[in-house]
Amino acid sequence: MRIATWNVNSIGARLERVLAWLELHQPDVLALQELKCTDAAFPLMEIQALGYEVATWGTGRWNGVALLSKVGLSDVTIGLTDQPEYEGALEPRAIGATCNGVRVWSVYVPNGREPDHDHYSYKLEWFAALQATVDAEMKASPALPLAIIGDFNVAPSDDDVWDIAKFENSTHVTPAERAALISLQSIGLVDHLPRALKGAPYTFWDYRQAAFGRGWGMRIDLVYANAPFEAAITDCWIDREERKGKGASDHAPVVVDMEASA
DNA sequence: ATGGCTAAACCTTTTAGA
Repeated sequence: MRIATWNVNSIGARLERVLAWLELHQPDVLALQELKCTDAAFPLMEIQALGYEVATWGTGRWNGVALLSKVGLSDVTIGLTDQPEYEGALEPRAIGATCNGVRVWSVYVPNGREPDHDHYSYKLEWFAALQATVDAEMKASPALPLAIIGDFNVAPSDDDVWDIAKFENSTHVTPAERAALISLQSIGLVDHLPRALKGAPYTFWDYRQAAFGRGWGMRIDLVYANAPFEAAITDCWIDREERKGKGASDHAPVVVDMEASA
């Protein structure tokens, strides 16, 4: 079974690449982030034509998450329990479903913008809601393989950015953000490190300043797995190739290969 | 061999991304 996550930075702009990637790598489950479209505008027919069931939560210009599966898609959960709002709106940043006996959450954690910004405190509150939601699920079904996959918008360690000196007074590397990840680990989740096919294990390279060509990347798209999920993993890798060329997302897919489950 | 932003909407500027 192959499960992948990919922040596509607009499913509309990325559709041809996504379809080609699905055909090439044949994931059983794909978690998407930053759809940047409404549920009604999601290219459902094109994805279904490749054999996938689809669950989406998108409200328009910003955010948006989805789960695609060709091994079943049940118990779909839209959003987190007691998910915090931002400026009065419940943003589409988390969707969960059970696929072939595996619980998968596709998440797009708030960016935070600046450490003293309201968006930053929102980010930390959002992490707390994510943890509470998943903790309750794991307590209800301890043997069920579960993983949170997606764009966490936090680099877990200094080694997960190309130059930590460039991140003074910026989000993604602050102690409080990293503490949110450590807290997720405290409830039984493991940050499963992907194998870097080439170079550093980054998953994001900014569009600006030719960041990709310079190797200015970050590992912020993460796989947080519980023990049953972790035990089934046989490989985990970053498809850096997908970041290349015209029309790429600024994030690369992260792929998890695992033993087939029930 | 990878390339100096990109995308969507409030659309000729603004907002957000990280």
